[in-house]
Amino acid sequence: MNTNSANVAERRLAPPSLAISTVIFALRPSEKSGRPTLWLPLVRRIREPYKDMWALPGGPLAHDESLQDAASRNLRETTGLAPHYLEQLYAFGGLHRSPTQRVVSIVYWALVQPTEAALADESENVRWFRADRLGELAFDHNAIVDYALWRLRNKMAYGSIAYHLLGEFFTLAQVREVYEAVLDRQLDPANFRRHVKATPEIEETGEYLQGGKHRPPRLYRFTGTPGLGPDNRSTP
Amino acid sequence: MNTNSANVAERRLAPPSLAISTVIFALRPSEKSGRPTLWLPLVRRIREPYKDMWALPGGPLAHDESLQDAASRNLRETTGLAPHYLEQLYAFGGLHRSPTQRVVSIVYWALVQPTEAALADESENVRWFRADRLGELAFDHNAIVDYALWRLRNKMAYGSIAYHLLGEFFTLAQVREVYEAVLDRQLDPANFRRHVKATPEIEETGEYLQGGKHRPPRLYRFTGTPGLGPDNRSTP
DNA sequence: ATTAGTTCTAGTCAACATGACTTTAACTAA
DNA sequence: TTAGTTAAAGTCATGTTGACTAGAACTAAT
Repeated sequence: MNTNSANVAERRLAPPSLAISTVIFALRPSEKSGRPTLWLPLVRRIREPYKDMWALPGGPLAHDESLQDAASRNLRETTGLAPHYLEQLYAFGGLHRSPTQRVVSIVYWALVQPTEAALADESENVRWFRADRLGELAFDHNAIVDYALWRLRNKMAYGSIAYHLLGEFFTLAQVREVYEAVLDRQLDPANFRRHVKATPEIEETGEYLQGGKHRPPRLYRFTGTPGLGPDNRSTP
Repeated sequence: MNTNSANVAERRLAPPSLAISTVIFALRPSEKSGRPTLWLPLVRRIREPYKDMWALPGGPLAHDESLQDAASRNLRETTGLAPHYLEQLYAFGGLHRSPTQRVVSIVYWALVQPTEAALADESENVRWFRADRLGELAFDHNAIVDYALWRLRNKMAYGSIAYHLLGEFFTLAQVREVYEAVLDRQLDPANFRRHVKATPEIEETGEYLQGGKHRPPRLYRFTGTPGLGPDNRSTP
C-alpha cells in the first residue's frame, strides 16, 4: 500500500504552501436572449492533480509582490485584462483541498468591464464560462465560486458595485439589467430608477443613447471609487 | 552597509511564511463606570523583532490543522478560553509587515463570553487591554485591531452578533449596553427594545433578574447560531 | 401624416420601519 | 406611604419601499 511513504512523510513536515487564486467576473451577452449574464474565465490544468479539469486562475505568491499585486498579475496573465475592481474574498485552508500537498489559497475576486472582457484572451487552455453553468472544477473551486457569487450578490444588494461591471457611460436600464442578471430576479423599472437616482455617486450626463428603437435614454456616469479592504473600507 | 547580504539573499528566495493571528474581544466592566467595555488580550513579544512590545496572539500553522483550528488553538493557549464566535477577518500580506522576513498572516477574530473572560489566564506575558486604549503594538497589529473593530461594529449594526458577548441569559438593557459600548453612542431604550423584540432569534424566558434596585427585568435567551464563513453564511 | 407600440420618466398611494417622545407598571429605599 | 428609578408599552411624525398609474418621447408600421 505505502509505495511512497517517504514522500508522504516529507510532505507532512513541510509547511503548507501558499497560493493566490482569482475569481474574475465579467458581463457578456447571453447567446440566446442577448441579455447580460455573468461569465468567468477558467484555465485548464495541464498537470496532476486534476489534470485536464478546469480551475480558477492562480499561482504562487512571488516574494516581492503584495497579495493584491499577485491577484492582479494572475488576472493579467490569464486574460490580458486589468481589473476594475479587486478585493480579497477569503483564505481557504482546509486540510484536503489538494490530494498531493497542503495548500492554503488566498482568493481574490475581480470585476472587469464588458468592453475589455469582449476582447479578452482565450485559448486552448483559457476559456470563459457562464457562472451558472460551470461543470465540475478542480480542487474546491466550485465552492469558492459559489462563495464569490454570494459575496457579489450581497455587495450588489447594498453598495454601488454594479457599476464596475459597466463601461464609463450607461443608461439606468443597463444598470437594472446588471442587477437583474446577478440577483436573478426582475426589478420594477420605476422603483429601481428612484433608488439609483438617490445615490449621490451617480452623475447625470447631458448625453442620450441614440440608435435604440424607442425613446432614447439618458446616459449616466459613476463617480465613486472601489472599496478594497482594510485600507479602503466599503460595505461589509 | 551590507553586513548581512547572504542572509538577505536567502530571505529573498525563501517563500513567504504563513502565520495565524487572532483578535479576541470580550466584555469587561470598566474600572470607573462599571459599564461594560471591550477588552482584548495581547502577548508580550519575547524576541526580536519588536521584542518586549505587545502583539496579537498568534503563531505558525501546524500542518495537520485547519486555519480555524489554528485560531482556536491560539485562543486556548493564550487565554485558556474557547471562542463563542470565531470568524476569519482578513489575510494581511504586505511586503514589509515584518522587518526580518516576509510574513503572510491570516487573522481571525473571536468573541468570548464575559463569565469566561473574567477567569481568563493572565500572566507576565499575557495581559488584557481596553480596545480603545492600546498603546503602540508590534508589526501592523494596530491596523489589524482597527479593522477588526470596524468589522465588529458593522456586524453589530446588522446581524445578531452582540449575543455572543453575553452569557446564556440576559436582559434587554444588557444587550443595549453591549451595543452602546461597541458602537459608542447612546440608544433609546424604548426603540431598542422594539428592535430586539422584532428579531425572531430572541426568546423570552419566564424568568426575571432579581436583586436589582428597581423593577426586575425579564430575562431573554438567544437561539441563533454563529455565522462563520463560506460554510455558514451570515451577514456580509 | 397618422397611429400603434415601446420605453423613459415622473408621480401617487399604502405598508412598513425608524427616531423622538409620553405614559403606565413594578419594584426598592427612604 | 411616598419618592425615585427602571421596565415596558404605546403614540406620533418622518422616511423608505413595493405596487401601481400616467404622461412624454421616440420608432416603426400603416
